[in-house]
Amino acid sequence: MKKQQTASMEDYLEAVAVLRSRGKAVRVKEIGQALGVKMPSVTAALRKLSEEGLVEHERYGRVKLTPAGDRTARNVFHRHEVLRRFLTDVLDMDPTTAQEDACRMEHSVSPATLERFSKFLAFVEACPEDRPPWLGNYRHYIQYGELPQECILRSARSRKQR
Amino acid sequence: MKKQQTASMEDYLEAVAVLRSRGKAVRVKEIGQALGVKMPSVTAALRKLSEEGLVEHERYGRVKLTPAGDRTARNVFHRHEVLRRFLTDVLDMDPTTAQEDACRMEHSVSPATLERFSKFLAFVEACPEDRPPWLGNYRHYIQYGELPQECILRSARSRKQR
DNA sequence: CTAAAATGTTTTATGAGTCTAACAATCATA
DNA sequence: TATGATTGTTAGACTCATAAAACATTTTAG
Repeated sequence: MKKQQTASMEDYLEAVAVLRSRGKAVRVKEIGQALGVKMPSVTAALRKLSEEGLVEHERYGRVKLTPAGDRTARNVFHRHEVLRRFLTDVLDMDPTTAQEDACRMEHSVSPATLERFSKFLAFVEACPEDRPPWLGNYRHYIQYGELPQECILRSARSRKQR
Repeated sequence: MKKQQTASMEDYLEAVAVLRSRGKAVRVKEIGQALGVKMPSVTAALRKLSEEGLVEHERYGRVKLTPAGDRTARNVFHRHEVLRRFLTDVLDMDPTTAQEDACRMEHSVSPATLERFSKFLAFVEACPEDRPPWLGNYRHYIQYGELPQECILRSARSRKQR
């Protein structure tokens, strides 16, 4: 049922969601600025997304996501955030590069791989970095969906220490 | 001087290099099969790459990379391999998905980020996974370009043990 | 309230990448 | 070596994404 979107259309949906979440009324010009494209490109994209039932856009008016559009946008944003945080928190990239790379990578990573990035991140955050069987524990977590016993104890301990 | 290539043109160059490395004479049909496109698309791509001095392709003949084309192809392939190995060796993805994802990610990862993926991989391989200050050591490696003393000793030791 | 500024849309064009259909060259073998 | 099979090319069309220019609407300030 849900037609799969192109990278470009996903970017438009994500931009609308992000602008929306910043409180402002979403306008064609702002979307264009956010994505580095001119207004006619935005109008064209909104027309297409509108036909697909992902946005509501009355001529000269404001832009809104439909429930379906919002689901897609959240999904894209989630991919973006997992990748951005992996780049900053694990690879220790600078925030600007991480943001830009995540913006491109979010369209080229399969769901299965995204899931792994996400789990890696969760693992890093749950298991302090001086834990001994590091990568082995990560593999355990991937395979069984549960953190190894030691990591759980560890996390509890460090939380108490504060 | 070097014109920056599109994802698509990079794929063609990479495909030529890979087919070449498998020993066979490189033909239009094989390139098409490798990339999942029809022959006319290959011909068009080769014409363009030819004009840019990256491949040599005489009508109805074989395809060869020029030195410049070979450099570009190697670069793309290197990106591909770093990402593929990261996906398999670190995230523990299955080889098929890793291959496919690397194929798309290789066009969306900046040089700076690729460098980090590469270093992460090298670090994982040099420092056995039960090393204590895991991520901390990785950060040290990134920052100073050298493996921490402990990792070096560790690697030497495990090599001897065999 | 009206004129100028800002914003948005339509029209038309471009470029990249792909495909199908029709044509051309090469090759392989009977 | 002639001919059918294979491989390659050209021509023409399509999609997707974009932008410039011209036009339309809305907002804002005097």
